[in-house]
Amino acid sequence: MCPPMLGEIKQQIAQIVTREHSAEAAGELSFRPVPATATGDIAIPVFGVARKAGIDPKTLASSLAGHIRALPGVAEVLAAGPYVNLSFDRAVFARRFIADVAAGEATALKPSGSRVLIEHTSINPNASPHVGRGRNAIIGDTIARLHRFLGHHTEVHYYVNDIGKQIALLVYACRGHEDLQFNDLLDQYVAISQQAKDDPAVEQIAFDLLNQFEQGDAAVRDEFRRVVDLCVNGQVSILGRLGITYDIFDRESNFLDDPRLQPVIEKLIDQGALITDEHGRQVIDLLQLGFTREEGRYVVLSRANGTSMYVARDLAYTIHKSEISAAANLSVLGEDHRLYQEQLDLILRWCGFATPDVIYYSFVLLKQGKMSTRQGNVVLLSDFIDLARDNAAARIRDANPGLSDDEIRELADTVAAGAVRYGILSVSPTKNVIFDLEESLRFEGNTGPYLQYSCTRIASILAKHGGAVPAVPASVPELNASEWALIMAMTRLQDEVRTAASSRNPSSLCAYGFELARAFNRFYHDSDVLDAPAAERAMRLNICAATGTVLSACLDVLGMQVPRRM
RNA sequence: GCGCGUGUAGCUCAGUGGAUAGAGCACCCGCCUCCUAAGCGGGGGGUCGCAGGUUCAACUCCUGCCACGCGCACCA
Repeated sequence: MCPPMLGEIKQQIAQIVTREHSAEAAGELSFRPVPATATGDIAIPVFGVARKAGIDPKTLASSLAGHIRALPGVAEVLAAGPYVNLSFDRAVFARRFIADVAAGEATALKPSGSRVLIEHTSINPNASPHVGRGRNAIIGDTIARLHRFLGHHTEVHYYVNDIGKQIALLVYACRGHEDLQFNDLLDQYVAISQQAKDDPAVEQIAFDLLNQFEQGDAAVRDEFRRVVDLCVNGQVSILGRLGITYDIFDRESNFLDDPRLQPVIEKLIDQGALITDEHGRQVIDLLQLGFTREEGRYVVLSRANGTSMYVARDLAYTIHKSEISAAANLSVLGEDHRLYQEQLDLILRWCGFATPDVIYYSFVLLKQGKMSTRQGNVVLLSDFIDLARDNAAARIRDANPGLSDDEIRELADTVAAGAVRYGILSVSPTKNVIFDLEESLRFEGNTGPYLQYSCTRIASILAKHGGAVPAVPASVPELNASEWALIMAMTRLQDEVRTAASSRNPSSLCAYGFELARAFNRFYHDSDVLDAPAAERAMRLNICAATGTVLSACLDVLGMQVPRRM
């Protein structure tokens, strides 16, 4: 739940409602921030409770306020119409919260024992990824981090599409270029795709290669493997610059002729849903499984030439994932996969298998329109990171004249990664985004570097202080508005992570991180730390240390690192 | 055509049925002899795509329309 102090008070309020009304009424309790027009630290709208209790909301609010007033740690309670607004005893609350943070109670949760499986990225191994592909990886990696924060054992899978027509074409294109580097592959891929479009003979070569692969030709398999590995290693190393990592790489070719597909095929045949058409293709007719539309009714399992389609392997792979997953089975897919996934889900559910919960994300568009690899109007993720790094390096050099080039480069990498991740994460996945390079390279205001900058300010104060942070004074000095607002902001981290995880949308956590950093910067502006009188100085050093802990935990969940200096 | 997604300030975006819809950027005005100005404070700027409906209460839920995006059998 929330940090202990806050959690205890909420729990006691729930007990009061249960005692005075019913457990059912207590279930309607909710807590929200108090709007700027009212005073207090937490607001309780009582509409739901009042409905269950059969009492007028205003009457309920004032009676509830009377009971809450007696709770320890609560300083003031006001019934404002149908709302109850309460204020905490700041000194008691602050002392307790700071102790909780130091004990690790306000940041990452203890192991839950649940297991979470998430598949993300899974880009075709054909070229350097553009920023749209990066969106998948960044969202997936962050959702994995959200679950790890919540204490779940989280396993990240990357499905490597190492077989298929596109890959066969690329393998063919790479023949005779044994010294090919990762960065050359994009050009090769674009060229061969065009050739295959113009010349059926080229396409036929790809199909022949596929056939040989599926028949188990060892030399062909080695050839595919070399090209695919070159690709995947290149892609993963670019994604690694953003702190993205994977636990397991599942190769699509391992799911060729998977025996687990047999029962599915048999069930489909029994249902009359699997037909072999006049061209010799194996086609599933989803209408036989309850599908209601004409569009997307048919799913082709294998080509007339006998080679299997992606969906055949994917059915087996999805069955595999459902067998090894426990509490949650997640996957991140582009919105163009929506119908495809609906088809897959229908088939598998009809056969009694669990299907993954999918997080869809929309495409990244350019001002000029869609990104298209073939037309060359793409922004490559690696180029984008490079620009962000150069931008950051220039500013770090200005602000820190004594640093070596190596140090600057390392710091700039951290800031660039933070800027890129935050820029993508702060927008809801379902939203189409228009990528504006200039806008994305901005480091002021609501951006990743703003959050990182706040951390370096904290680190700088603690470094100048030197040594251990003193104990919280026996008599806590009165807290000013920005000190208190900062402490209240800090208490929200765990709830914010939980919300982001359950909605599968990290953007709200970005907003929280920004609010927390802003609360710190207001505190920083309003209150001297090192030059303050002893008691205030001790208190503020503790507030700084706690903010450092909470804010960096938040950044960690977002996959951002804290630079030592900026 | 059918299905799914998205329309909130000039621009980019938050907003989980509840109090007067919020940020950032841009624009205007202030603040560095002071712990990092990638900062802080203030100002102007909104028929929440349009029209109905449900509700004590709708940006939020429902219906219709419009605009944009994505998809609709041998790509993955």
